[in-house]
Amino acid sequence: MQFNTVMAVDRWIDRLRMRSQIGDEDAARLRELPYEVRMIDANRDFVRLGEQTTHACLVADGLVGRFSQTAGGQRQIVSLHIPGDMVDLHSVVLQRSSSALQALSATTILRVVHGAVEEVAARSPAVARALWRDCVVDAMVLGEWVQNIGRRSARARLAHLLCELAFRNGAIGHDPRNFPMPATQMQLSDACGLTSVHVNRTMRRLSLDGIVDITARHVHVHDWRTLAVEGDFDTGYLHLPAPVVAAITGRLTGAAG
Amino acid sequence: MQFNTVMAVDRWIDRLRMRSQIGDEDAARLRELPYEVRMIDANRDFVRLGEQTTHACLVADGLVGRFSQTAGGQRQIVSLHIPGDMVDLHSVVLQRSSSALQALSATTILRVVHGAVEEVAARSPAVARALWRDCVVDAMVLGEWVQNIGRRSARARLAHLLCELAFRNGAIGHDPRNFPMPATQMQLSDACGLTSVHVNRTMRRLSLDGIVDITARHVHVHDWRTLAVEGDFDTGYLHLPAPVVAAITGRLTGAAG
DNA sequence: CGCGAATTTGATGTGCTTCAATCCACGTGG
DNA sequence: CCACGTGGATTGAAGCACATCAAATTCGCG
Repeated sequence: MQFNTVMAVDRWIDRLRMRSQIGDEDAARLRELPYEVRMIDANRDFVRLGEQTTHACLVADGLVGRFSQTAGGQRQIVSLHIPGDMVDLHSVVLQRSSSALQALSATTILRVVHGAVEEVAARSPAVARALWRDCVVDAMVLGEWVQNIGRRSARARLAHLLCELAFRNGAIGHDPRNFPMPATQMQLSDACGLTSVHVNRTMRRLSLDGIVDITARHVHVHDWRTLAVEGDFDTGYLHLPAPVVAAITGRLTGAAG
Repeated sequence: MQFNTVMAVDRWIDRLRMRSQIGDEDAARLRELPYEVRMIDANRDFVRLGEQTTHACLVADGLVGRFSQTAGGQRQIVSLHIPGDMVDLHSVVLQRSSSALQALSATTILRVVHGAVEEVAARSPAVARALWRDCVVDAMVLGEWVQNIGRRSARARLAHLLCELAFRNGAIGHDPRNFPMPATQMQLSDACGLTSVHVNRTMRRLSLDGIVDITARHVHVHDWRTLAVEGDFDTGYLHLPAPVVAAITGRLTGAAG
């Protein structure tokens, strides 16, 4: 258990270092950031809308959704976060959140006090810049979601989302052809701006067409090339380093069709 | 002309200072940032997808859209920028853009070299933090757009967008009941994930219902309260200071229904 | 074994798209 | 000052992707 949480911190730092130059000393300081472990049941909202936050949340295990709600109570998931993601890094610099957080499966969170992060950032311009940059990458992902929801069919939306998750999971060491996806179809529909019924029918068709399926809370990519084409997917917006992209693409297109 | 561009820089700094504490000296340094004026015709794309950028763009006049395109060529405008906005502040920290920029009307842009901005940020942690924070606010707006496009009807989407623009224009000193909106219905449709035909019909109905209309390239808000309700609008995500919100709301609900 | 949650399926409705004209405002040249 | 061209707004008709409602089935778990 303790091992697991340390691993999450390392994953987070590894990903920061993929995108920004961070010296070993700075990395060590980040690794020593104090945190508080918190286990959260599936389907629990653990940060409410408009709440004043004092901690940032690093996902150690499980899946977290950031969402907001219309007056009519309809949910829209605005971003999805896998282990190694700092869900609300932005809250370090903007405490009042304009969205809420929900655990989509049983999840363990590492809560880091804003002040501690700020302190490391204040000491090192390189760290400050790295954190700023990661916030910007999160924004790029959001932009891609706007495009996905605004201009793609249900089938393409789901395909695109699964492509994104394949790469993000690949970047933290999972098999991009077979990675955890504990969200329900209802939650997927909230992420794609669809209804759960339509997600069901569409996923079913993707599965029958031999492209992807989700079984046993895992995504299984059967035909990467088709999936990427149907999802109109390009890795650029994730801003992963070229060698990482190449390695993951290799695993996705490699042995066994 | 020169007056106009200086005013744009001031508007930008004013907005930064609305959200963050910036000392007078730091503000002066920002005001002295060197730039290059560039006039762009309506409908010109002036930053292409994936381009390596060396400058950030501050809008002095006109309207700019950040967008991306599907393989099929469908556009999705991901953010809209009015005078005083630094369209791609994020590019300071992430040079390779994963979206393109388009002038939606005749526009004048102030191009500021990344290095100059970075230098000011490096000298002052307060400035660095302010810029980071503004990037985060941009991301919050993006999140609201995801929600808007994913979960609201065409009528609500347009109403919400116009509410947002009323506040953003109000914050730079325009009359929030009557502000410039030079975009075509086609461009509005690209921003809302709709077709231009449907935007037309929907705007027409909003106008007939006496809520808002767009004439002579200006938005005219006739019934703010209804507009805000229909658009399911809450100012929170814009992260404007309470007194500014109050002042704009006052002008919107004040004299003449 | 039995309960509740999630998935799956069917039938029906509709908001938005698509395609195709037509209309209108505005700028431009004769 | 009018003819003309062009981009945008407007309107109509028809179709479809997705929503809605409702029920049945399967899965996971105590």
